[in-house]
Amino acid sequence: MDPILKEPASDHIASRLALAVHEHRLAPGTKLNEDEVADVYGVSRTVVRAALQRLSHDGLVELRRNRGAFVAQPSIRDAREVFEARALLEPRTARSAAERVTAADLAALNRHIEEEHAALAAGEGGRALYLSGLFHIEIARIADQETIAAFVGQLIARSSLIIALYWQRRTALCESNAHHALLDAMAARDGERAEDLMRGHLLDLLTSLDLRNTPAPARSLREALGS
Amino acid sequence: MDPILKEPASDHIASRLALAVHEHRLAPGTKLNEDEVADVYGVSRTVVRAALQRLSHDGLVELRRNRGAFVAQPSIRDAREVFEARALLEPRTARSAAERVTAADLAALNRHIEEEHAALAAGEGGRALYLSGLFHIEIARIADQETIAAFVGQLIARSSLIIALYWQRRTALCESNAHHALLDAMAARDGERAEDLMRGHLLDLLTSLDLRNTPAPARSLREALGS
DNA sequence: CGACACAAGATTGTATACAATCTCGTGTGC
DNA sequence: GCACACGAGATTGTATACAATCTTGTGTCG
Repeated sequence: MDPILKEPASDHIASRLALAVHEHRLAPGTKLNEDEVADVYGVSRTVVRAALQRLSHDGLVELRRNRGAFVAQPSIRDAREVFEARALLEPRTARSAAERVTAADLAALNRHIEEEHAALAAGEGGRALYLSGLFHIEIARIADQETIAAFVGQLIARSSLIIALYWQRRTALCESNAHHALLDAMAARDGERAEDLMRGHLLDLLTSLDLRNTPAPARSLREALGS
Repeated sequence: MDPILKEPASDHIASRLALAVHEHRLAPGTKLNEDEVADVYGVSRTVVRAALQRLSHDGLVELRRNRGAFVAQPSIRDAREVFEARALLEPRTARSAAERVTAADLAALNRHIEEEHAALAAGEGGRALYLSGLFHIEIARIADQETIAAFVGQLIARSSLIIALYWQRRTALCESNAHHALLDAMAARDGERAEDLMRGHLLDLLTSLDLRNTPAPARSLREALGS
């Protein structure tokens, strides 16, 4: 892919796999056979193992000793925990971001939202979801908090899995509006409004999930599909 | 070490190295040669690499392509970011913990504080610091938030490095008192007080650091000492 | 005398081979 | 007919070997 800019190789594969999960091309519970993945990407098991280990640390993959790697299946409890963490981190960070956002940042966020719209319009729901996650990470970056941005990144990744498992289709395109409102608040440098909007946005997301009694979808079937 | 309870091997080494960093036996900037570490623990480079990769993800180790692994040297900026993240996560979590703490939890925390005192009295400052970090993680666990506990764990690890780099010796044993006050608030199920105490505790920690103009300590010298 | 170029040594990145463990189908006994 | 035990196949865990890259010391040129 990038023959000139040498990239860490295992990171490349980790990104590819992560993207597949984000775009819901890899379903939760899918088994990730090392030989298979190695063959697909034309590398050895060594780098695949490194990539899987990294994804495991991000919560995207569950590693079971002598059993292999599976795309994680967050439990209802996990889902609540993830959104609890996001509720602690993101609203305040959105406030900071609004207080120090630059014109260039605003332009970038604007482009981002447009891409999101385009993907949604093109029926690429998976890609739209992925971009929607990136939006949240961008905000943490604008707040100049790389550490928090990294955490938000992990939480977004798990949120993607959670949405794949527990999303109830009722409400369709809540994202775009919420993100647009956030952008407005940031453009006005209104930190307090940005914080409130983010809090509400996360709450909307959480309540749009069906976390009552979902027994994790049949694994074996999904495994069969995945292989 | 544990011949009966089979543990993941690379995790074991990661823990050993992490402990060494926590207890300030491995100084920031120290180079971690793969062959050397492999020889010390009597395993192959394969598991050492896995361990180093994990530690890198936790922010304890910096991995530079074709250069090797070094114990991380958080910058002043990193230090501020870490404490910013802790300020967002820990106070609210302390409140939750206080609201749902059980008698068994309180007893465990009490024992923990006693160990901390004992280590401090025995002149084992490193171990005391390590236990002090564990205390914070325990609180997140009591709040029943494994996800947040994992984040706090990463932040504690980096905090240990930050303290090693930027701690100014003025104030000596602030920890014990602060933790004791927190325990009291939790025993009284006073969530609001626990939250305030934690916020103050973190602020104390941050202000006890000298984050003005420290140019990261000479790396080359430490490398020489480390090898 | 200083600076640059080059080569030998050392270190990391990757692939392959072997060992340990698990899965699952088959067979036997009850 | 059902349950349990066993073994072949498959998969992961670990070690070793080789390739690519960097470091460092030496030598030569300006």
